[in-house]
Amino acid sequence: MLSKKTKYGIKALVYLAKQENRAPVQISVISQSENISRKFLESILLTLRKNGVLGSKKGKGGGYYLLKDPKNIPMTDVMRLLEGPIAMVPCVSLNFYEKCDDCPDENACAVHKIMLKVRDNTLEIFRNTTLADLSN
Amino acid sequence: MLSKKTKYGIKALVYLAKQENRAPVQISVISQSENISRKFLESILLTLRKNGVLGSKKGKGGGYYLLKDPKNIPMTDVMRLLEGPIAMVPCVSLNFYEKCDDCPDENACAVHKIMLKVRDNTLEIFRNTTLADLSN
DNA sequence: GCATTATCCTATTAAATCGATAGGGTAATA
DNA sequence: TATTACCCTATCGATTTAATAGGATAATGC
Repeated sequence: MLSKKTKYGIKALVYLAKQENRAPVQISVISQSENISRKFLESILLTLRKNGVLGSKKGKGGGYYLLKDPKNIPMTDVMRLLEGPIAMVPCVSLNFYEKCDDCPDENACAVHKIMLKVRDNTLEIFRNTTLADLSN
Repeated sequence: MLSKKTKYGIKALVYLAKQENRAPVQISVISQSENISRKFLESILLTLRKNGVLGSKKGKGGGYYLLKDPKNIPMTDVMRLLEGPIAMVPCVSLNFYEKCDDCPDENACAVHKIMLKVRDNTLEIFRNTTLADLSN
């Protein structure tokens, strides 16, 4: 299940991508427009800023803005930042790999086999979908 | 993230599918072989039995066994029984649909758009993968 | 300069879910 | 008729999630 954190993050990013200019947008503007808890959204945007997706400006006329062209922001980046692993099981995760306690042999594991397929497929979609694609 | 419930359930089903005959297998045998908590596995197999995937036999020589040919058990069935919705967001779920509180218009929602793609793709994989495929 | 604005940061919390455990009841078999 | 093994309910600790609170800090415009 997708967390609200990720869901809200994507919505906020799309909102920013739809802005004509790159002028900063206040948290409260996005939060009201997208029906997101202001404080919760605040922490999400902070994460995105700390990881180089967003820039911010303090004081009057401040807010958040995209640092890159939406075309250059693949969903893989967003998902990994906010949601964490894309794979459904740690043992098939590229960026968050973990061995299973129970499995003696990963290659013989049926769960591993099917979830690897799912991950490959999902990954492909997220890789080929950019923020620009979602903003149309 | 895939729950251990589903993970264990798949492993148990594969174990049963690998049996040459359809003789009942005791919970404890599967639990030991697959490194699964006996009691936890018990509740999982019970769910699978109540939903027509497994049959059971009480008393000496009893245990669980598959009711259908592994070829006729698609992973969609297993996933929906144990994990619940296949979609990452309720608003794109076929069997567990729910409207989002925040979204005024589903068709205009970016999250909806991308997650629909992911669901279609994942669903296709689960549909085309049977228990028999995982048991080889 | 100074008041205003809006981000920045830490801590807390209520609720839900997950994984596991406990303990006995019931039915079938040999 | 004793044994075996599934059946059923209840509980519990740990973790995660979503949200909230309260103030510190920095930048802007007048």
